[in-house]
Amino acid sequence: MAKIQRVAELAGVSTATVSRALAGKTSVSPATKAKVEAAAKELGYVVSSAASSLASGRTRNVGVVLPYLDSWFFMAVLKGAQRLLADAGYDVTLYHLPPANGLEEDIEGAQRRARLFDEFLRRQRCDAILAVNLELDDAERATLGDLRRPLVGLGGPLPGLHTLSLDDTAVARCATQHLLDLGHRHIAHITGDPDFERDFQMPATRRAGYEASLADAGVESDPLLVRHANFTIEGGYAATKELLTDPRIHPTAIFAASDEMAIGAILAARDLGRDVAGDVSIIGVDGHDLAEFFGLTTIDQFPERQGQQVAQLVLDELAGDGVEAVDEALPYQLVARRSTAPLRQP
Amino acid sequence: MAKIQRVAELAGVSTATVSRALAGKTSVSPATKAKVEAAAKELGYVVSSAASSLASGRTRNVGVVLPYLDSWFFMAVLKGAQRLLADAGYDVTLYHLPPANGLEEDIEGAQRRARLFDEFLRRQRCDAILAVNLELDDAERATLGDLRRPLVGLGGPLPGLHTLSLDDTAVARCATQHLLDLGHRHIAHITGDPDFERDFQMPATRRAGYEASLADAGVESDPLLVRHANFTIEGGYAATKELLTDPRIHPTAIFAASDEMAIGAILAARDLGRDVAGDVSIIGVDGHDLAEFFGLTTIDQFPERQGQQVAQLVLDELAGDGVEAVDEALPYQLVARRSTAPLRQP
DNA sequence: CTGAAAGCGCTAACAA
DNA sequence: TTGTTAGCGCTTTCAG
Repeated sequence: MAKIQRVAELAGVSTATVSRALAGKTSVSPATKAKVEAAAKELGYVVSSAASSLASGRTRNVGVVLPYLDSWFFMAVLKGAQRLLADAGYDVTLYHLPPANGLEEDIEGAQRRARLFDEFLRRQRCDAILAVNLELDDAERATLGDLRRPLVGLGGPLPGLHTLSLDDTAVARCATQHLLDLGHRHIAHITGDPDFERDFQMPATRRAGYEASLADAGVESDPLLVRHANFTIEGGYAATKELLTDPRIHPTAIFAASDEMAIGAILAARDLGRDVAGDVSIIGVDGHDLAEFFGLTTIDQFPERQGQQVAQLVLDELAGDGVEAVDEALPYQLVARRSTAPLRQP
Repeated sequence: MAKIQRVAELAGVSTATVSRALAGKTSVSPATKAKVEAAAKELGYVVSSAASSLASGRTRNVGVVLPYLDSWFFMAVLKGAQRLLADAGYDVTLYHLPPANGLEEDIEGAQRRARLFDEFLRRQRCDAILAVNLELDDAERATLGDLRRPLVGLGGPLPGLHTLSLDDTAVARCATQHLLDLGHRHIAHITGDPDFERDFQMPATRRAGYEASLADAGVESDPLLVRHANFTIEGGYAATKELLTDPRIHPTAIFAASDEMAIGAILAARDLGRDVAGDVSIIGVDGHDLAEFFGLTTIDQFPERQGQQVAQLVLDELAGDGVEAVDEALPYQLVARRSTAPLRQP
């Protein structure tokens, strides 16, 4: 662990010059810069992050806050973000913040959450925070504001921070319209679990888009066609079994609010002996790795690219291109595969 | 961002005492400690990680190096490790190190890898490194040694570091024996892709366990019964379609080296109209979240618990319980479900 | 048990 | 363009 002093001696310059040369500052002559770089390389010198941070106030580290570490979607986002940040020389420190479930019993979860805001995020280890699908209460919002660091969000809008988000209403409309265009009128919807996502807007927004789209098409909506699941394959499977066996309803198409639930729906339909697409069309949202494998029609939201985009936003803000707090819309795209087909005429 | 000086003033003590009190050192009177804590709380004081690190040499941060960010298994490990470390007050900095694929073309990947070892891991941001399924060349090994920090591995053995690993031979024997015990004699195996995992021992080890188990039972092994896939559902699906349609062989059971491949196998068998368990028994390895859903018999290796265990090992080493570099065996357990059954008598 | 003071290794004014 | 110097905020001897 050579220090800057030794590099300076070897290069025959002052430590200040070494610091400047290695930081890529302009005010160093090419010759000096080369000498310094050679010396640093020879000694295997790498700047100490703690010393550099303390002196400069910059850490070269970005905190990424995620609600789930075991979900395909968030890992895709993380992968995209981490790669872009690493290429820019930033480390990524990972914080796991499960959504507050509001249960009295979950004191451990509440303590972890409080500690994240009171301690971990406040010890100035990060130059910026990248928060994915964060839901904040007022105190938490205040804490983050006190940090006086760039805060960027994916999946917002979050008041006061610059966010990138998907227009969930439009996405749901797009999915529903695809089914309507195929002639379906009895369209079911699998959404989130209201008990588990009290402050999480996305499921409700997608459901609203679904209902608005039906209304626009003059199709009456039926509460029996809407089922709740928990964004997992198992959840989608169970909900679909209910939908397809309830004698009161006869859905010919299902719009699931996520690809994992849609995959569960495909498996349930198969298990019931229904022909996917032939008997029941199924569409999801996300652009899951397995969508192609299951022939699943989906609204792709390019999660890994979202991670890259939001990481780029972080870098922009750190570079001082201080954009004001706005909410930008992310792209999405219908990808039609084998799980949806025109309504079979009776 | 109050500093220690203000806390000292408010508490009426010196900064040294504040530091000691907040670090939980013994040599502080209870009364003083209470005063300091009250002052810190009132001011919302949190120690600056950079200043503390520089002065003490400890960062309260652990680096976790993972080969894949989009695989269920590694995320389960990460989740377990991150939770334990966070509860101990440590931040987790995430490094993504895809396995070296040895392709000449992949210069970007090689550069990222080199930069991780030459720059990211050397700037002293971490008190310890936790490496999962790492394969190192000699230079990389030397770099890590130079760090003079605890290095702990999951999935080894890695020469020179303390590792926790699964006995892959025993696991494969256990899976194969389960099928043998059920009366199966034509047992196929789905393993990794040799081109893609040149230095990755696990698939070959599991295959060796499979073959040893067959040999012990006096069952002749047939190269046609071994297929290569890439540890994904799609890969397991394709391999199984081959296995079940090749007229030269008639497997009645399949041992897949991972649950994801085993799930692909189940789906392939279904698509071919075969009855899982009835016509073909299928067993995997991992203990995947979805194993229960698919009724998959598996050798559970408790990945999330592995993450916790290896994190605990890191904490032990940081606490100075410097165990020497050894390789400890991790527990595993056969979980029998609906995907395996006794051989149907012809 | 507590305080004074000397750094930890680097960066950023300010001078030259 | 380069060197000098004064910190960055904290921890840790060493005294007391």
